[in-house]
Amino acid sequence: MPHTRDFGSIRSTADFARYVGLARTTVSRVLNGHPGVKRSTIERVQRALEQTGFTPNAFAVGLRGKGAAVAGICMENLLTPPMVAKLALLQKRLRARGFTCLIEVLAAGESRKVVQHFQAMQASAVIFIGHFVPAEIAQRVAELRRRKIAHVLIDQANIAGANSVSFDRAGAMHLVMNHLLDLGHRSFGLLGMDHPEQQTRDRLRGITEALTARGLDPAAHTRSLDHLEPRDNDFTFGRALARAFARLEKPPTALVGVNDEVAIGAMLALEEMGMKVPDAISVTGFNNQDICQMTSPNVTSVDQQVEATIEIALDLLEEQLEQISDQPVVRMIRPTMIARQSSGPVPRRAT
Amino acid sequence: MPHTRDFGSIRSTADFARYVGLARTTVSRVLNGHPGVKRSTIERVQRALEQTGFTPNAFAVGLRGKGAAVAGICMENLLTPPMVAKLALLQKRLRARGFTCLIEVLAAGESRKVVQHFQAMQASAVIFIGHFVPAEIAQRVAELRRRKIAHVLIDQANIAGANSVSFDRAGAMHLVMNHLLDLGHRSFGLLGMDHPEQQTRDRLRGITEALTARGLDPAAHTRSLDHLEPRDNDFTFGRALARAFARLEKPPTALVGVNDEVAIGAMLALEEMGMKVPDAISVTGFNNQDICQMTSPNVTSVDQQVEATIEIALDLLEEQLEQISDQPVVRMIRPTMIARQSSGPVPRRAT
DNA sequence: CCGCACTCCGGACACGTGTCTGCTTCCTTC
DNA sequence: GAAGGAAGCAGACACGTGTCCGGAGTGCGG
Repeated sequence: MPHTRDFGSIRSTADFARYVGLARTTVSRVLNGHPGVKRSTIERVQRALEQTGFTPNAFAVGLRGKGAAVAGICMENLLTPPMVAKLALLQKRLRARGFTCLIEVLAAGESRKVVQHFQAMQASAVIFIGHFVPAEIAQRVAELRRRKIAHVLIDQANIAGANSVSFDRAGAMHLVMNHLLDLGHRSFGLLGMDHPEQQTRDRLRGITEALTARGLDPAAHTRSLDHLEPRDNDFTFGRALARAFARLEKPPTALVGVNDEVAIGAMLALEEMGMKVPDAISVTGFNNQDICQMTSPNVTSVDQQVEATIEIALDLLEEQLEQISDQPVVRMIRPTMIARQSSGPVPRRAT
Repeated sequence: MPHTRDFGSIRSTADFARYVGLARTTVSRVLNGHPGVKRSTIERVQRALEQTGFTPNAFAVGLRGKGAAVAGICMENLLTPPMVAKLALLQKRLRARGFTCLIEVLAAGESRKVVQHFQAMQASAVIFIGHFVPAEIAQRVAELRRRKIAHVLIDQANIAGANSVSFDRAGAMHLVMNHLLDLGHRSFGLLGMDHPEQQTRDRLRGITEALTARGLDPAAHTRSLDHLEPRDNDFTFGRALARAFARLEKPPTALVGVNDEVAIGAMLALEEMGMKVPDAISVTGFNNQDICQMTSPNVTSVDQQVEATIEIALDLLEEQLEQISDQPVVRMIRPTMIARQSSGPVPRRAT
């Protein structure tokens, strides 16, 4: 009895076949669903499979070339909810399509090693989620192209030769600015928009475009105090910026946040200083995270459309798996704005 | 020139060796750092390695038994920040120790398939993070023991035979209750504590223990309205519960939340109804997520000690990798409470 | 010129699997 | 009892790698 429970010694189909009392080839036929095996034999194998929990060595199967398809996922980080949501959804969908996912969180400079690891695991697709060092990522893309491995960049456009699907951040800021302009606002404080990262610059471009489209000079109607405050935690950063804006002689009537965290930090600071949102001043966020609904007032924000993004990324991958194209494919996701309580009409007293 | 760039045809060390102009065995020596190779030859190989980006097939290496160690991580979900934080930290630490991590998010009933996959990948350790169906997880643990694969359960104790490290939720509620009792509170509304999951029952046990330790009858001093409201989104759930409590003839003076979301939902509902927190009523959360600091007033909560948890889990794994023990190891993490603005002295008018 | 150390080559094996082929065994059917 | 088909067996090969081994080539010192 104790000995029959020691299944640790079964380390190969040969061992397992011995245990069942069949030839290795016959067991292999059953495992791979080949015809020409008696029903009773199939059941015998399956029973033994159930008892021992034996599983063929994935390395040997993969070596033979018949293994499960592998996809590598590179993450910038796991710090923000939208980031995690994209990962979770992507992994779920890929698994449904028979992919095994390798997930790695990268620091700058590690991409080469990680992609080589994916390559060693015979990955047929590599997905990058988030923003990486452009020169580095461009090189990875070039390498993947040379090796004819499918790739998609999520949330990072403007990489030469890369297939990408990314959110139209400039267009999103058009929506936010038009919303605020329609409410009568003309002076805007920008929270965290002064950052060299491409994703932020896209937002800033959207802001200036929206203003000039209405004949307003961005320089005259916007103001940024980012350089005056340290940015370690976005929440406290927004808090400090809002304080600084409120202390100005002529504070802006609307604060436009680069993300939800700075917006919420700003709202709290304003409330502490006795300035009602949105009666005295409006605030907008970006990303439409769950917290936007958990504050009082809740936060006007922009939805990233995670599901649509992932679906399109999967389409791109599928196309490449069929036939790889030299022409990079770039897709943009159309943004949606959710107007909530934190944005309201411009107060009377202001211009 | 175009031909020299087609490195896609190099699919094995043999191909690569041909490209460099060396024997396969010599290249292999270089790749594995063996002695007896001239410095100039080593450099030649490394240059070619740089150019082509060639990497040995991980399946073949793994088949030979010399591959990187593999660890499988089973996640309950990726929905809450503490959950993601644990995953991120664990993966980072494991990678530093030379492990390749396989990460899977499980639905109920999938554990068998996933663990078999890990086994097929020759995983030497499997980590479960979160709460799973007890009977199912117990069976997985038993199987892993039989196969002499190391395992650790994070956040789920009380599984027979399992090694686990989990947060002392009962002890955490002692801290919260003593904090509120010291502030003079005697009537408590429980938010979301009426749930069959073990993690929640532990919390509830802590509450009743803390009360009886002070000679108070839990039945007389606590009240739950969970059964009256649907629970889909914790935030709106907390909101609805707080409304219901506030409408009672004698509302409790403190609301004790099962997590931060319900606490924050409750706080917003109270504010909407004109009840100041904590002047009119106190509210506490659980998990100490970042949002706790992003609300006004910010939220008294309990810290899960993610880092300590992960470090201990790694210790447990390391012990098992050296020598596997029949005796299950169970570790508890001592909780810490962070008192913030949402909890204050009991109002005068109340008993 | 010989011997020796140092490099490198080419061949061989093992790892565990899927699959092909030829062969044996057994059962069914007439 | 013979024919024939179905089922299973045994052997072989390939996949790509790490490693061991004997042998060949080169350069150096004596």
